[in-house]
Amino acid sequence: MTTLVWFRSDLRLHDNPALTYALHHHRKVALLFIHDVASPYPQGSANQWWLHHSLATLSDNIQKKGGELILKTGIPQEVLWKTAKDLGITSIYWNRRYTLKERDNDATLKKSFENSGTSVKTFNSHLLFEPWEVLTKEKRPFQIFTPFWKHCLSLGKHQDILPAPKFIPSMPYPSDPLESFELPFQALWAAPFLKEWEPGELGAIKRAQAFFENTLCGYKKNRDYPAKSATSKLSPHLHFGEISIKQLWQSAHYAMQANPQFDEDAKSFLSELGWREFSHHLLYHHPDLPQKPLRKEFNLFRWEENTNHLKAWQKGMTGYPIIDAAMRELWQTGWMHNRMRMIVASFLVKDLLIPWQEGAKWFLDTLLDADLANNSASWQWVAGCGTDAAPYFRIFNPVLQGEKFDSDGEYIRRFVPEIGLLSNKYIHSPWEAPNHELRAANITLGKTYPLPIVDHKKRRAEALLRFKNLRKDAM
DNA sequence: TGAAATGTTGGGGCG
DNA sequence: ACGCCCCAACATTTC
Repeated sequence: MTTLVWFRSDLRLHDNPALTYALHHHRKVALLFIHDVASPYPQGSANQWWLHHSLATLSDNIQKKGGELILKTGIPQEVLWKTAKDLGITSIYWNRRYTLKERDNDATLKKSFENSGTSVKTFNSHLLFEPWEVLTKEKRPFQIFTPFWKHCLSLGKHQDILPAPKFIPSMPYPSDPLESFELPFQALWAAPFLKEWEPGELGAIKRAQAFFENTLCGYKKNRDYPAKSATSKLSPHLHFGEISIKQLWQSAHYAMQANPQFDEDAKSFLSELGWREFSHHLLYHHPDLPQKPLRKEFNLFRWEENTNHLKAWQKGMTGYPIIDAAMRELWQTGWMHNRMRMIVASFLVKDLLIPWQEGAKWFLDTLLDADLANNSASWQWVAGCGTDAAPYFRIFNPVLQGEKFDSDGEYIRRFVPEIGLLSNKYIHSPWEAPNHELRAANITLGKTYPLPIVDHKKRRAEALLRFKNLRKDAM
């Protein structure tokens, strides 16, 4: 009578329903993680780096409690069957995943195990609400965020958070060394990451505590300024399930109750959790969200193919300081401030007229928090082709956004040091600086820092024209 | 979770 | 004192 718990994107011991259920009902419990070499959703490089460290800490934590994490490489169903056979498994538990292919695979697995007499139970660890539970009066999925989130808030689930187990039994079984996964944990590009990030459950809990203690106060206002460290930075931890989303929901509600002064800030944070929830529900109901625009008329859009522009955007060499600072922040730290994501995305889609899928691809590869649901939904939002999306005419002006949200240029100077000596007046638009100031700042435009690769005013007009034609064609 | 274009108002300079 | 013009400053509309 041995039980198997299959870890996936729930790399934590606290509030882990599959794990807790297994330990509560069985004495012999084996814990397994499978490195899925043929995953239908291959992970980006930054994600892989994080996964390595997250697994290392999870494995340590399990050992400290007496057990061990079995690591295996292969195709999940094959590894599961073999492990189940070897260990004489009579029940398997896992926490649910929500993409179409994973659901299909899980359903097939569940059926075949059940047919062979193995009991299978699945749990929700990743979302506040199941996608099939949040529906309109007509029993249809919500299309628009605000009514979606209002509905979620009215459901107001407050279930108890499951404490981490005190003891985990040992269940010896040959495990692959973590290094055999060949995740790029020692990659040069990742060298600076450990300064900013602590992958794993403990790092996640510390980050959450620090957020509620120090950052929640003023969150609503401060979160827009990229030079401040005023966001939660919980996204990678959430992606890998190192912190419980229900825990965060509860903490935010406690903060509100404890201090009415935090009401607006906590609500603002909760609504960010709401966007995550909404994105996951969207992906559940629209499996081709990562590839295809939800608004079908966008299939006709006339995009540009310009490798040079795409590369300039990726490397932070567009000549627009706020764009370049943000893209370099992403490359150097594996993360980008939320408002900056909107600005650079708007620039790619509406100034460079490059397909949003290209941007989505780059983000999936470089973001430590890369998440198929959040990423796809957000890019569709910016491109204007989502169900609830920014209207096509909402085009960010990179200079104005810089002046508004990085008025003293602190963020730009941090990531684009070669123009750091410019005065605040020209830090957002170096091409407008008089020659003597450029000389004094050691800048030769086109040489030490690029001239703008496109003229925002012209490209804005061009984008509006194309989007307007699109509407006309669609009618 | 925009920005530009266009419209309106009101104070001050000036003949 | 009056009308006229200019143009911020703000409001509204449009993309």
